[in-house]
Amino acid sequence: MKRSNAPTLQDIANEAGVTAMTVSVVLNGSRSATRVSVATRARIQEVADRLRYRPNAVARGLSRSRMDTLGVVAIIDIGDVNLYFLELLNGILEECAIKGQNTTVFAMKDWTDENRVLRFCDGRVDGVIFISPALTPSFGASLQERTPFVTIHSNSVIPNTTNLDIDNEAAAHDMVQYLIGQGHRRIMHVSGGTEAAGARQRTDGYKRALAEAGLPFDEALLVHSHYTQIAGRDSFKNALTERRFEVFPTAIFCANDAIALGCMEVLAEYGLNVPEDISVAGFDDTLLARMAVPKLTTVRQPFRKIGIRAVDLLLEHTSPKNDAYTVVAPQHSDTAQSVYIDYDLQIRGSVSTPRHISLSRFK
Amino acid sequence: MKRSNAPTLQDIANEAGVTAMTVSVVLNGSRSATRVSVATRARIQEVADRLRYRPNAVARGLSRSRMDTLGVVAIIDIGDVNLYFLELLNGILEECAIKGQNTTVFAMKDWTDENRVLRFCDGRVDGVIFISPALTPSFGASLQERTPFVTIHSNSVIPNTTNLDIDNEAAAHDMVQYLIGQGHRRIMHVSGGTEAAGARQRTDGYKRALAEAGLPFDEALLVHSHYTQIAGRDSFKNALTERRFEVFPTAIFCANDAIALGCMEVLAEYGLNVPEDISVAGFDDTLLARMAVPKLTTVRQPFRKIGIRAVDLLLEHTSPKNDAYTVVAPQHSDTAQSVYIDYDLQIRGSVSTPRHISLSRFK
DNA sequence: CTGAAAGCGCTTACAG
DNA sequence: CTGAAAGCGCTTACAG
Repeated sequence: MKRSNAPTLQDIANEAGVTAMTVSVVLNGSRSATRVSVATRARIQEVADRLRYRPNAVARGLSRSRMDTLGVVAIIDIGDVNLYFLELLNGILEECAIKGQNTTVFAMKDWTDENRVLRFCDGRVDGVIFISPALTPSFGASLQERTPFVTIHSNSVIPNTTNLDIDNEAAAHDMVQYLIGQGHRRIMHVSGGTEAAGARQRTDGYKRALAEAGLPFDEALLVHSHYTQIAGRDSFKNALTERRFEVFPTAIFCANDAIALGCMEVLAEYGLNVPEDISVAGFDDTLLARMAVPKLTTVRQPFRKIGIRAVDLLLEHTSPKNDAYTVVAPQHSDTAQSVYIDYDLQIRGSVSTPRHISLSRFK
Repeated sequence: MKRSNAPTLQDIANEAGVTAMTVSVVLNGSRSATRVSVATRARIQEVADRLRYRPNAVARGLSRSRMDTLGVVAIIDIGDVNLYFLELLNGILEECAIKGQNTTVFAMKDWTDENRVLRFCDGRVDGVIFISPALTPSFGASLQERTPFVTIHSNSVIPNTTNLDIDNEAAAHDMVQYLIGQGHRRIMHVSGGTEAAGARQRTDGYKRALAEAGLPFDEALLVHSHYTQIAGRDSFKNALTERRFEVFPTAIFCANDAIALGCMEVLAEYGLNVPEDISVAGFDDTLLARMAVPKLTTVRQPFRKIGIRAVDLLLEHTSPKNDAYTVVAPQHSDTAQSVYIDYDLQIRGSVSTPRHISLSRFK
């Protein structure tokens, strides 16, 4: 059943008095069309232009088993503006466009719905980029039989898989070291929780920096939260009211910018000024950090660059020779291969040297 | 050439000792599979599970000429965080997921590359949503022969096409009326330029509100800019330095939130406080408005809802009966049909009653 | 209840 | 230089 008024190869072929194959070679052929005479080529081209022929990507995809499209799978928080996702997506879209790839986005509610994930890997994408996934290693393994993929900020180690990240431990360490260098001795850490791998690593970096400086790790200064402004605000507030500090921290190292903003809300409530009364450092350098008042000292993750690299790496794994399902295992090892992207510290107004704070208002 | 290790209908059929058609009916059939005996069905299901069969979406798409995916085409400003796009996309992704559709995003640099637009409409998407497009009517018409589409915030009128928007003129009018109600008489308008249709409509609304209140329209109080923070900042600053105001405005109505933030930067430079010295109102209610200090009084556009509605409307135009290319013309008229989504004013801290400002610092 | 056949619109060996 | 044929993995009438 011909179901569309869109002209097909066959239509062109009929008009031009050649075979569909010849038209295919001339119009869409990867191999040069030199095998076809100039005259025939011109005639075919003329007909194609007149009929406004456009190859059908689906038919082409079926026969080449390659759709020239990459999938992006991420948790999209309904009701939350996910700047992290947006900035990553920008990089991905940009690079996909350059590489002639389309980009299909799949929104998940959470990572437990493995069937939903599998449904994406149904031939319509040549590979997929998972953003902050929490995939079980066994599921990851079975996924590999279906489609090549790379992960960004993965929360689990999946053998034979490439993960893109920054060195969270080192970055957190550097930031805390910087705070110590500014004279801070009591540094609170509001973490991103104990689930997310990156959050744990940031906490590790915090601890290492303290240890290296000979500062004791004080359990009371570690607050576990989640990567959102609301969670940061609430966790921090609870900590302040429940842990009746003898000596108040002079700085807070937050596991991301959103948490930092949440803490700043609470500090404002208490009438504490940043950074005069207390310093605050974030992590990520999203738009939030630049919008904050004062601007946030933070660890910059180059999201756009990470997105670009993810596309490039995935494209390497995506076989050029018609086999969308064969995973090209990274040469390096038989375990997860983490590719570290460079990060740097953005020193801005939210951190200064410490000063003593009266604790009376918390008693 | 069988190019993949992924099992096909044929593989299942062989193992189960039936025909591929039967498997198709049982596993993927739209018509109920009651035509197949319970025993056969069970056997097929068992084999499919064991082999982890997943239908190939591309093959299915080719034969049904429907990919169950919608395209989103937008300008993605490299280097700019486009909150407007993100919030719209969130709504689109959400609704697509609910309706069982995939979402493919196409990033454009600008709207002049019509060929690039056409390349998206190559059968891989069943319809497309254009975000803030500037398409010529003639191109729009030829596009309709290829694929159903709807537009959001379109900058041109394309016959027989559905456009989603808020009533920009009315919304701007309402906001300016509110400012007047607060006692403002000299209200500056920093517009989004004269190109974008929405920006022109907002300017119209501004003028109407003035006229209705019997206030003169003062050319010196109209500043044309663009929809970005930087443009807003620069345009406003130039206006201040070049137009040596006799009487300074007491309020600024900005064509969007980003412009408002730009203006607030300049005001801060001059040491003017918002809203004590001068009131500022925005438009859109993106994250920017809520992050601003003070929080921005603005017109709220329900972006998520607009995205959802766009998907629903497009799906109506996307024929259920296998004809992805036939455009179902809206019944209503032979011209563009604008669907207006409700808006409302968000009254926050950036607007108060006016007070006299000393102009000495600008002389 | 189940099957044989044609078709979706392309591409890719294989011939000549 | 050009063509006839088979195939990609599904679905959809049409039969029986």
